[in-house]
Amino acid sequence: MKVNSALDLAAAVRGRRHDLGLSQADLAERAGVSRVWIATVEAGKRSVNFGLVLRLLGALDLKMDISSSRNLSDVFKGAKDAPTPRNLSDVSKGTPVNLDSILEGYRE
Amino acid sequence: MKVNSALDLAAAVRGRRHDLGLSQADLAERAGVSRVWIATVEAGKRSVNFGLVLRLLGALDLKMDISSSRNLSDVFKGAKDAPTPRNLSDVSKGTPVNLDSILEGYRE
DNA sequence: TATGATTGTCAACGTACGCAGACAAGACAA
DNA sequence: TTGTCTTGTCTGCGTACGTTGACAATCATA
Repeated sequence: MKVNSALDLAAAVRGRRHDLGLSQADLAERAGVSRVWIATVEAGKRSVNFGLVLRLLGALDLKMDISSSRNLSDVFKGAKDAPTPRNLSDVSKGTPVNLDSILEGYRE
Repeated sequence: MKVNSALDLAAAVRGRRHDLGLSQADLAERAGVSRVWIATVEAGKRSVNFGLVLRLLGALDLKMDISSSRNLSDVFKGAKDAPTPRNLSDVSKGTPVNLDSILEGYRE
């Protein structure tokens, strides 16, 4: 999930926390932060501590990636003039992809 | 690039800034922050403002993603017992991949 | 040499972050 | 109903963040 704003972070955190069946208090203890701070993050406050966000993501088994903001179209180098596919059904079988670009997102 | 710590953020920022040929002062003006703060981020300080980090990444044409911290091995569902490939040369041609999992990282 | 650009670092200052503790509202089950 | 759990929000408080302005060290170039 792309994070353009603090609201995106909020959605990712709350969604993942619900998936794990955790309360704000549970997550706060896991991550070593206060429950109020969790509520603050989930409310979309922008000026929160970046280091604490990393700890929070770790407690949620989420990872943060930073990469060049290129388009998905870079991955499908074979279909030059085709519109950027957004759904799997838009991609025909056998379409060549740039595997290097894909692997980059998975490196430790 | 996976961001596990503030030092990873520092490396991503400095590397990208150098690629763009920008000075700290240039980048500070672009992102609307102080030059001292840029230097602080590039020094790997953890407790920096998350919202300002997002603005900084925007000024560097970088994007932040948050996703489940799954292994690369999930992508290669066809090679069950094979070790998780780390280099493109480790992946044999024709290996089936989980395209849904790949596309997820590119959604807006 | 001199000059300019870049970067690390410091001091001072206003602001607000994150904390503990508390309270109320809502949901749900016994 | 009562009790428990969850969440949003408020207080006060100590701390440190981010800013401006400045200085020195380094490097490259004229």
